Amino acid sequence: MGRLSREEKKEETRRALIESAARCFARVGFEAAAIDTIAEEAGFSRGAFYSNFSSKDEVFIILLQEHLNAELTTLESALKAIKTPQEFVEKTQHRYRNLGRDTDWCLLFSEFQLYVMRDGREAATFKKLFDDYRVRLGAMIKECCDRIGLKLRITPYEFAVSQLSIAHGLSLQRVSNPGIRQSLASEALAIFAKGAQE
Amino acid sequence: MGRLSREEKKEETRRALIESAARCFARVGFEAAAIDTIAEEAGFSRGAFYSNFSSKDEVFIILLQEHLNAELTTLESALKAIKTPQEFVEKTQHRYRNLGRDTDWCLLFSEFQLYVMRDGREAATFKKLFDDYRVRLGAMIKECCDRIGLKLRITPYEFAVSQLSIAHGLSLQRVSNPGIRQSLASEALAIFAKGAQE
DNA sequence: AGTTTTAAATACAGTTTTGTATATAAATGC
DNA sequence: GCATTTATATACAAAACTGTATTTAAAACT
Repeated sequence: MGRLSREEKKEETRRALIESAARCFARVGFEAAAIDTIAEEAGFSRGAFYSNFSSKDEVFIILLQEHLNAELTTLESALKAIKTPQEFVEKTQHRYRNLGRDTDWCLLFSEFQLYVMRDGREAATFKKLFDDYRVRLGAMIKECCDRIGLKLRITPYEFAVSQLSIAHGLSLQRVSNPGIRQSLASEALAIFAKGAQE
Repeated sequence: MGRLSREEKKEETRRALIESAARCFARVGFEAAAIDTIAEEAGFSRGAFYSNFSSKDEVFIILLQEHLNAELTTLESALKAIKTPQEFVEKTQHRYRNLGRDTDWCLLFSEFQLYVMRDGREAATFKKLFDDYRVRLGAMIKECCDRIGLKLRITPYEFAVSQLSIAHGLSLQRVSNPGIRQSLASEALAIFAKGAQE
């Protein structure tokens, strides 16, 4: 008997496949990533893949969940540290700077929104996940605004949606013009945050 | 001899194909639109398509050019009517409201940015077209700001890029949640325009 | 140890799409 | 009116990928 039980081994390949998928997606995009490639780059065959997942979409959903949760956690602690409306602009800016920096992710995210809208395979799941995320983002922002006594001209949910739009939209544009400075993302977010205050 | 010369007829089918392509793209997206479908919905066969264009990308570029030029023309007249910084916010908002309303186009645009970045077939052409567009947008905005004595905290080019990001990004998000009100686009743009003034 | 179970590999069938090569039929030119 | 050109249609070959069915080999269990 080897060092690892059968179950542990399966979990290990599952993890390897997920991580390989993440790399492939980032490199060539979701739709273009072939299951064969994902499996082979993880050191397995397509058989291993189908034995662990039922489709590429399933893997993406898993990655999506992990990513969104990580983002929420980070943002939560960032918001907790905010004490004044002035800090709100600075910190949100700082927080979303990180979000905007993860270009691969922004692009993937955009791609999957389009994919899901047109194909619809995992559309329902995705919509729910994404909207839960936005709702939770909104709730956090609301809580923070209430605490520090900041009033916004749009709802916290809408504020969150707008911030995401700016971050994702700019990532997309930097694809066709890398000359657009990276720091524009955080500056644009700050401008927006400032403009949104009553 | 028929009513139309051979040349005229060719031009006619060319136009029919372009328009059919526009409809197909809007309906199923650029990549998912099969050349067969485009041709058949125009009442022709794949032969007619390849006799008029060398690839789907070529047709898209044609559509892109037409669309971008139309947008620039509309914006130009909108900007000309602006006399005061206060009007700037209102009118830009109004102008981009139309841009944001054309959801199909926003989605297509986003999709093509991703497509071009990954595949690269017409990448160079696309990048040039799109950046010329942004540059011209920027120039118009600069001219307007100078005229009415408005000072922005970012360059006009960056202002244009940001506005596009908001419009496109929100369209994308409305895909996964149609509950996001349409009017948020123009409101977000106004908030941004306000925040961008020194 | 021998039998059963199962994770993973391999082989296979089917689909979709593209681009080209060939064919057809109508328009043009002599 | 016949030959030529050419716009469009059709037929074909090739590639890429998916999902399933079958096989293999190693664990797990008795």
